[in-house]
Amino acid sequence: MATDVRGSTFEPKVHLEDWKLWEQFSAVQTEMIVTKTGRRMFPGYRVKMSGMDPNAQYCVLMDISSVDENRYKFQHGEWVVAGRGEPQVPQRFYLHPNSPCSGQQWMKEIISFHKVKLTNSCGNSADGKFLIHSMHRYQPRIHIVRTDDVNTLHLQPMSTFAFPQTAFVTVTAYQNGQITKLKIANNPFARGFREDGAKTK
Amino acid sequence: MATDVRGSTFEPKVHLEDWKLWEQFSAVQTEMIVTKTGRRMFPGYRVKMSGMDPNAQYCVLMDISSVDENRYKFQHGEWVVAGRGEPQVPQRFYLHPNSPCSGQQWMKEIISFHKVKLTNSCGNSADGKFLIHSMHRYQPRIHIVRTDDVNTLHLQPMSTFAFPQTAFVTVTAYQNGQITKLKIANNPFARGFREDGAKTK
DNA sequence: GACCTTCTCACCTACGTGTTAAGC
DNA sequence: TCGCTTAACACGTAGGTGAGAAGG
Repeated sequence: MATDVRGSTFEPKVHLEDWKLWEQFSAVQTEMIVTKTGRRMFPGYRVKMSGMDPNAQYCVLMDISSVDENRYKFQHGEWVVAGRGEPQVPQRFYLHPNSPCSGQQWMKEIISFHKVKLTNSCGNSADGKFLIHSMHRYQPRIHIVRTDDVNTLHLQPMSTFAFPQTAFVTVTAYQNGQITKLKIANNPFARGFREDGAKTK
Repeated sequence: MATDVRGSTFEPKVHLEDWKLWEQFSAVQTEMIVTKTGRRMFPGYRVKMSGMDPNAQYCVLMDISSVDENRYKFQHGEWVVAGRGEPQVPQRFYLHPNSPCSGQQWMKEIISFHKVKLTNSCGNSADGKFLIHSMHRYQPRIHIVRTDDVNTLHLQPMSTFAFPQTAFVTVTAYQNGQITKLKIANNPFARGFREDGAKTK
């Protein structure tokens, strides 16, 4: 916990945006498509900050960590363990492009990671792409580092936040029809597949 | 000029991309549209770096400076001075989003400012938008600062580069028909106005 | 009227969707 | 056959063009 010059303390907190949507997906076990070229997550990962020192500099990072060491399969309408998964490799961090930036700035606006992509091809890894395995469970995480020095980030203490309702199983094609329905109903880019003429954004 | 630990010297140089295209426009006096919401420049401003210290950190900036204090008009097929222009205000710098970054990284790829926009409305100024007056001459410039500290940029020595063939007159509607033809012939977004079925990108 | 600005429009690029069929 | 992956596709969103009409 950091202390400013006057002695009062700051404890950064992270608030998940669109949590109602995330919970709708989570209730039927969220699936995320992974492709060679990279696929966005939906819902998009967006958060709000509070409790930061307005005058201090922070870096905000994201990563996607393995939930366990299992491989999964979708059988008889549910996800079950299907043997040992791929070895967990420490995931590279994605540094939010606004970093470094003052606490005041971070707290002012929604911090979006919606451009992040999931890929299953080493060759196509680039900034903003997470290399992960299909049929595995993952958990996105947010990290906050109180520093203005991007180069020594790895040496600094880090606060980590994770929201259980954002965990997901990776797939190359949707397994659960309910997930497909939720994606089509809520993702504007999938509007072409809606049966009704819903105009809701 | 900077010196590294072994005593050898580095002198960053900037190379303009698409210079042939820029010169085609320049030959008939380049015009750039300026709008309330902001309009991109075409050709896009792109450069390559060389001569940097691969291991040093640099920031790269862009600005758009007034060429003179005149207002211009297009008369009898050419641009002529039409009285005193608006007072020159020091232009805000646009910090390239990759900043700060190592010389090695900067030199590896083309550095693009194609998303920069020109606006004539104060209200709509935002990051990546330059507020400038219509019917004035301007000159884009590149600045290189050897530092990894974005916060003290203004205190550091700066190397400035400008390419005369990228100077332009601002307009709210094209004045010279030859400019319109060149824009339509070369800008992919204007392909709808090409008479032939040219597929050239 | 002459000159400049603003707005709406059709038409394009670029790319995010799930679908489907083919591949392994 | 079965399970999973890939690539081409139609159909969206999002936004960059100059044209042309309207406004000042």
